[in-house]
Amino acid sequence: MLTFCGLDYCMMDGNGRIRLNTRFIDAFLAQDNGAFAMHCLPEGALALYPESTFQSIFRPATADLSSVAESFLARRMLRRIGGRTREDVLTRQGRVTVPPAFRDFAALNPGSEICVVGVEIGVELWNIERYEAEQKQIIAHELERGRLEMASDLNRMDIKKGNDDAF
Amino acid sequence: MLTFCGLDYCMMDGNGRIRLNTRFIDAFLAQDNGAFAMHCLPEGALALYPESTFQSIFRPATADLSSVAESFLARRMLRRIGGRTREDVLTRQGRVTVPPAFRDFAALNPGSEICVVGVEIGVELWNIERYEAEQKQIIAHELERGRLEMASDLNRMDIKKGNDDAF
DNA sequence: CTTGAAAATGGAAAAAAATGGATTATTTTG
DNA sequence: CAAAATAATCCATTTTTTTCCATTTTCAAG
Repeated sequence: MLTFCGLDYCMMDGNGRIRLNTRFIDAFLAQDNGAFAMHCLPEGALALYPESTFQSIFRPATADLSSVAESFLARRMLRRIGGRTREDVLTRQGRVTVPPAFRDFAALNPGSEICVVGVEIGVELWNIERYEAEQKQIIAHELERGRLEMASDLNRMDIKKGNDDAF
Repeated sequence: MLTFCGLDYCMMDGNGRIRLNTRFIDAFLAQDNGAFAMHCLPEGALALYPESTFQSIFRPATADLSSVAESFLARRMLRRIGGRTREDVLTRQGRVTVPPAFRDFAALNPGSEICVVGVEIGVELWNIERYEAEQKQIIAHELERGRLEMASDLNRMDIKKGNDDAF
């Protein structure tokens, strides 16, 4: 079942808030009573996952704390998750406030339109131009993949022919 | 659950003080009644850990006193931790004063904006430019990882061809 | 010691921002 | 076309943030 799916545009109000559409609100309420984690993705967008989904995705990767004192890597790990994630709960009206630092990160400007993309396990908030660029990359990748697949198919014929020649 | 999470900007006043946001204040108060250790990280930022967290992370390293007499390394360890750490308690208004030597260390200039980064077990105070550089490094690493992953996906198509060759 | 200047501290008032609700506008549905 | 549902805007209230000021402390010079 596709819990979070579809794509829609919505307005971010002057205070950096958005209101999710009813399908998404219901999905969040159904899973963790509206508790979710907002996480900055390296792609430059914000992911919203239900609390429990976030835990199962990101928790196993947590470094063990004994190394924090002497390990750059361990600290960076904590920084990566902690500094780029916030937990919150949907308001009664299904609104989500994006904190200023995260707005900057994802280029989500108050008073402008943004993209809300269903990604099966949650939703992503995108700056529209960025989403279009991302979309283009996805398509380019698919096309390249298809091209290679066809080439590989032809190649198989060649090899079969080679084998036939041998007998 | 992420105790210390999120990223925000705040002003350091003319006397080198900052006021933490309410979430962080509550987290510090909850853990050790606001007692914390401020420690200079080699990354060039200041870490604020609740008293007890600091103890459990940094004490074990120097707990072995028997080695102090003859160990250069052990003494250097003590010096490193001791000289770069100060313990303090949040004021009633949730303010933290950064001592001048530590301000210099972390390039936190009185009267300017700084970053407060939640790192799960505590918070870090960063000079904004430094944090952006750090952030960029983390993101660049992740993006490169993503790029390789996508390339490997395309490569799989090529490998199919390679397998065919084998037969 | 005593005194004066500078810095640090704590508190409070003013300004700014965030929050939640309700109203209005828009879209969808029957 | 009307009713319902959804989305966006506005506004009052609360909370947070910042600035300012009075008091205390520290340090140095007389």
